[in-house]
Amino acid sequence: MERTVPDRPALDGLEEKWAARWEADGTYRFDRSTPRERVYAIDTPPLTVSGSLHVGHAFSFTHTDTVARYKRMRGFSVFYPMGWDDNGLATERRVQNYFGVRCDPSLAYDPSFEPPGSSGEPVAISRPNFVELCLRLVAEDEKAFEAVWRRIGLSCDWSHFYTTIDEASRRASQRGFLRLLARGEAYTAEAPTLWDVDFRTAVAQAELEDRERPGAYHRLCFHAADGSDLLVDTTRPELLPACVAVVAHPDDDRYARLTGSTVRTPLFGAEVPFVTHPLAQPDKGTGAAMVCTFGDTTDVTWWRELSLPVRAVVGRDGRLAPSPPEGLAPGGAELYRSNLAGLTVRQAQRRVVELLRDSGEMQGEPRPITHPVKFYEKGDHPLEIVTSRQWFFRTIAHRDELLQRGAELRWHPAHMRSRYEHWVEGLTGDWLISRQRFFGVPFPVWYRLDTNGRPDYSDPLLASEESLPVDPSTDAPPGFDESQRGKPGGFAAEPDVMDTWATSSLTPQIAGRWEDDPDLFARVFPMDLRPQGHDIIRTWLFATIVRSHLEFGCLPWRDAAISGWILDPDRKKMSKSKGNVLTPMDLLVRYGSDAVRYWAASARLGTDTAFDEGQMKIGRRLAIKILNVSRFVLTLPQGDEPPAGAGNLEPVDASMLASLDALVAEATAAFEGYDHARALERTETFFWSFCDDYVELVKNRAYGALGESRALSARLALEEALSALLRLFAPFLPFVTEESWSWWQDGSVHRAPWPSPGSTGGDPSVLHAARRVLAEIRRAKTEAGASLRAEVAKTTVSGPAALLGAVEAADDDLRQSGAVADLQLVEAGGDLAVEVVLA
RNA sequence: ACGCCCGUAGCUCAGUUGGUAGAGCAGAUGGCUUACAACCAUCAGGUCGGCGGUUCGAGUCCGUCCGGGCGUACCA
Repeated sequence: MERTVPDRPALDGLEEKWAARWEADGTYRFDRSTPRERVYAIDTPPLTVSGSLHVGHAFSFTHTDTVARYKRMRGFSVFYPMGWDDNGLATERRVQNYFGVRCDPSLAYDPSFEPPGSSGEPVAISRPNFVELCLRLVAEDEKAFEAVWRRIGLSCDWSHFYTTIDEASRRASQRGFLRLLARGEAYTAEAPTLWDVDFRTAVAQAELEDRERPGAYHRLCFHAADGSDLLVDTTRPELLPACVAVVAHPDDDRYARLTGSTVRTPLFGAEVPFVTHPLAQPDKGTGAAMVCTFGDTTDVTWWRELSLPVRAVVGRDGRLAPSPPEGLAPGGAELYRSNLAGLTVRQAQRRVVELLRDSGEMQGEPRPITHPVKFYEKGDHPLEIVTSRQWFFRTIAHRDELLQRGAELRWHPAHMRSRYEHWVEGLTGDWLISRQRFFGVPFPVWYRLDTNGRPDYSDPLLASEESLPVDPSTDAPPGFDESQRGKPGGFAAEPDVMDTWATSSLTPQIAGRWEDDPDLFARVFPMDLRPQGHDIIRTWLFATIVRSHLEFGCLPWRDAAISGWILDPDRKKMSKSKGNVLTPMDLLVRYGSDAVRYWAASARLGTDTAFDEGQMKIGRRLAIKILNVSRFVLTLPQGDEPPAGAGNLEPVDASMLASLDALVAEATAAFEGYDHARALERTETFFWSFCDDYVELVKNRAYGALGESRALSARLALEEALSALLRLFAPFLPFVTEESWSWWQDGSVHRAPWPSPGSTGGDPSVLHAARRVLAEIRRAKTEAGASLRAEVAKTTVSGPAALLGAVEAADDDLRQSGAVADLQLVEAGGDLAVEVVLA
């Protein structure tokens, strides 16, 4: 092949040039005729399209890309789709702010609606209008994401692109739901549920987070039947009207006399049973606790296990219900109506405290504390517990099987398995999948309405699999027509949508086109790799295992590669207010994509990593060095002789190639163990030594200073090493390696075979010894303040025979590179010693 | 409270079954050397968080404590 090497190679413009070429050539296209055993399938994380990309995204996706590129060079057909997770609350919230709207499902669709913009009071719009806006905004965001992914050189196959709201995803999600429902693994139930009062939706255990909040113990006086006071500490006095019992530990002698009796609540005068339960802790507060429906999850346990009634007071809007619950004394009910109805929880707490002070039923003042409170991770107010009808997937019944799946999975790094195990062991209930929201995959479910127009939830009407995806709010169920919607004897749609995890848990099924394309699915599922961050082990990873286990009885993938987080240089979260946030695109433009990838790939899996522009500068330097050394190797004067066989290589050249073989073996083993950072680090170390020592050593010979035959050996070795190094670097620095490869090779380096160790029979100790001597010569010159080109009158190397033999094998190269007039070898005991006399 | 990870040079980190502490950056000094001044060479930086133990020998293995991060649980 004709060589075309630019005079002044540079990084500028490589990204645009090669991204376009790869797209045009289909370099990364998945070959779906490949048999399963030659396919390597990756279950890509569909990023939440929230409108802003973070460097952390570029970080973890680069890790995955290095593996994809490695496997491709190993001859696998790599199935590397790309997707966006656009459905769900993140998008809804962004749409509300961006367009100045809010969704009101009771409104009718307005085909001519145009959003008002973000200023002013939000405009209420119909659900179909709202979904349209979601899709519009998501499309804009996705364009920006794709531009970054292309710029950073992700080798995904854009023809296998999906979003979690697209038609195929909705079909897969609804199909998966119907299959689990048919098998009894999905069910609907009315139950106390953790509830976000701002978003007005149920939330799942996986979406909780604890936050330390100020609170206060209030010591309340309940009244026992014998006229004595019973003191109870609570942090939530506003729930007093919801009190259904007082509980103490069965072994707590202080309260033994009360067990089985009733006590009367302060202010509201409800008669509630005094009960015992082992969860009550004698050392907390007074040892007696009030049970409310519902103040926390322990209340739910007590309520269920002690068969207590429900006296709900907090509504779905986070305010106290307009009417008092059953069971209050008449005066108490009136007190509730005139003082508490309609108040927020905070307002109600203040009012109840005032009332308690007035009635003398609070002992002392509230004692401030801070305590952990459960929040929805995206929410601003503490979660309440309200009773509502929800949909669930069964997980508790499968806990042991799910633990077993976690044990089968190969985790990288291995210790991430314990996070999964802790999560599964700590599950407290089945997986809650329904959300009272708008932009999500709807349940393919309707309910019959009885003659009074009331829905029958016990026997839902289901869509057929052939009809999927359906929207029950606009499609009629089988056997009905639209005119019967909402009419007695007709039907009503299930109003909820599925949580986004209920769909994204199917990414292997979605990307593999489960049931839509059985041939493809059989070639890619179960997949090989799940790459993701450690923060979503309890959500995405867990959920995907649940779905695969319940549907197929197997793991969805064999390996999980868990990336760490990106930290600010000062170990803190980056913040926009500090003005130090750089978008990935800024960095890609400033340092070049290969440089940013170098920084990302330098970090091992599972390790949180400091954002470090210094590393990007080093990566940029490495990329430039690759261009320059390529230019050197490829523009050496070409002789006339035909290529000699490997047996004719000079010992120094064979020695270098032997070390290269060891490097190839090491880098390969590192990649096989999902340790991309080690593969990069070893390759980089070898590369710099190759440039600084080997190239300097043989440079003059390669130019022909010792004759054409010996020059040829150097050139062959240099080219072989360059070829291997470009391929070893290709997974990390795809642009600069492709550029250099294109100067002298056909096809893409990313389709070239991964290097395999040759059999040059070289002795690594030759180059090793020569480097030591060369270093001593350099030191002597530097210490004399002389140029490295300065002449050396005499160099004497002394040492044991074996080492001297190695030096002798490189003696002409040492004379040339060191400008040494006289090189003497003297056998002696001990280690190698070098004496240098400058001219 | 329990579990997991981390603590090595000023900074970022290597250190694979125990065998004389490594690299890059930053710093100092010198050099325009026909691939590369966006370059090169040389130098100087460390009681490997503390204490104890096993061993001929511990950054590495065991125990314990301290500091940091995360996870799970608890939430009256």
